[in-house]
Amino acid sequence: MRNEKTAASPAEDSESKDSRGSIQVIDRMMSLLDALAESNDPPGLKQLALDTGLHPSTAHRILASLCANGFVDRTNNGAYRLGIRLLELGNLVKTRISLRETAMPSMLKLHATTGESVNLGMRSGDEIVYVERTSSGRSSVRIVHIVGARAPLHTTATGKLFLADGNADSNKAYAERTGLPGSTQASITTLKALEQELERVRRHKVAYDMDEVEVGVRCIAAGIRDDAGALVAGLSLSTPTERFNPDWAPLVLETAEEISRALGFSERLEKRRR
Amino acid sequence: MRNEKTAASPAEDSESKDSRGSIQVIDRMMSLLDALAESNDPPGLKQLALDTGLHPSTAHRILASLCANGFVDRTNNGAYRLGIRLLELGNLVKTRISLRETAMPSMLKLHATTGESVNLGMRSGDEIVYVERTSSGRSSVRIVHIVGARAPLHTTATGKLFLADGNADSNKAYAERTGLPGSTQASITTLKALEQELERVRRHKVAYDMDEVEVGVRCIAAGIRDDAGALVAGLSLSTPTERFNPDWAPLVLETAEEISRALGFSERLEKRRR
DNA sequence: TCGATAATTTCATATGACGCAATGCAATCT
DNA sequence: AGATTGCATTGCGTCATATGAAATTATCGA
Repeated sequence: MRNEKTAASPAEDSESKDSRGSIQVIDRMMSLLDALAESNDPPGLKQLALDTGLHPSTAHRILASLCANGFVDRTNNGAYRLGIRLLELGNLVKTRISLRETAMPSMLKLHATTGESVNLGMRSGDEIVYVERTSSGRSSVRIVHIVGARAPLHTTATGKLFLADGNADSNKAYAERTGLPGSTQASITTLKALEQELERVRRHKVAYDMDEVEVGVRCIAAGIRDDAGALVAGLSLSTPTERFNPDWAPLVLETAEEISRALGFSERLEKRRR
Repeated sequence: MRNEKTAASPAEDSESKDSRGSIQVIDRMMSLLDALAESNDPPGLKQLALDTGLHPSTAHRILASLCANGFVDRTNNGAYRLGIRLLELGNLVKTRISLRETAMPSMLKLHATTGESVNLGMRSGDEIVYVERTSSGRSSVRIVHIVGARAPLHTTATGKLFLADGNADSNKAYAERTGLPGSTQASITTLKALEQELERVRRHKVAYDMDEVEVGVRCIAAGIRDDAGALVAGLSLSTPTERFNPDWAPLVLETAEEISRALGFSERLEKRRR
């Protein structure tokens, strides 16, 4: 139920914006852009005014300003939609986004709460390359993963994320290409077992390495996606086996998602991409 | 005639925005975003206020609003830069951009002024595929290019654009792969001649087909680039040889650039991409 | 430690954004 | 066709609100 303007009580029920310090016009503009972002087909002025709770006159004037600046387009029907200036500025933002720098703050946070080593790995051919790592001086345990180190996809937690992102064909090809070499007793070395494992990964959105790379080291990893929705890296928490704690999985996942968002990944957009 | 003091036109100097109808706050916001977009490294408040001519206090409040909405980020130094919300919205815009639909208005305009057939071609492997065409009923001449038709790269104007976009190696490979078959006397059939021609294309940003596909038909083509700067299509004007007029080349180029801009291509960003 | 510069907050004020209402403008119905 | 409805647009008086100067606080160099 959409309420008409009822004496314009300052604190409206819907979407209470914290008007403290923020400029009203800009907040209103933002709500219009939000409404445009959410609607799947170009809405008219009336619809937008309804969605945002703004007076049609106000909405019209703000939209006119946005149109004049290319933030909003009008279809030949007169309906409104987001304009290309946004694409332009968005691409500008993209050029300055660096995965490592973006990920670092979140990685440090995760490291601080867990006390364990946190790694950032990217796929390079049939291997994972570790490109960043939070090291704490007090960590007494030797960690296998150092920056620049490489490891196979099918034995590492991060690597499994990338395999899980592929399809059965590409994984079969990977298996044939590499022969699925194992480095410990726990390593997965058959295609069948690998596919089962990957299905688990897809379901939980989290991958594990249970002493599969090196005995005594376990990992929990979650995927990081960029603004285009592509899997660009894996965030992994690696611990000595005796301190391994599966309860950290949600935290790892959450942190990975936080980094994804910082890279411009958007759940909302992802759904629309299909 | 509102201003009486005609001694020295006071408000004409810097970037006269047409404040008619546009909301001031939004215009100021836009000038801040513009300033952010142009500066290569994150400026502070003072610098931004200077660049935009805004009062520091005003700039600060607007920027605070933009930060609250993710349009602007602050570095750990406190400097300002464009925020990821712009990436998000930009990607949203991207999903709705269709090359054909975007190109049509400009193509029709070009067709209207020239009276000649206008084609939109994309590369598909080693061929050009024509995906759109403006047809005028009164056009009495048979045009070879119909929608869906295919033609080799090295004989068509649009195809040359794509080849010119590649490097010597890829072109050599193309030549070896295809053997550079010719369809008329005018067709280029040697790698050396092709490279010379491509160099001309690179210089002029316009490619020609002088009876090279079919005797009696000539084309002028210019490239269309998307927001990522990639060459995605070629716009070509095709005429019977007797009506061929090289003076149309600038118009074709201009139209192609217009379409590129509509796709989100930005000269400014392009320079920064290096 | 103290200056100096920049960032932020405060506050009275007039600017300019607001909402109402009247006018266009088109499409649908009778 | 004329009437009617629904939406977009435009003037205009009013007052909320964004503004700019100044004061306060943070930040940085020496």
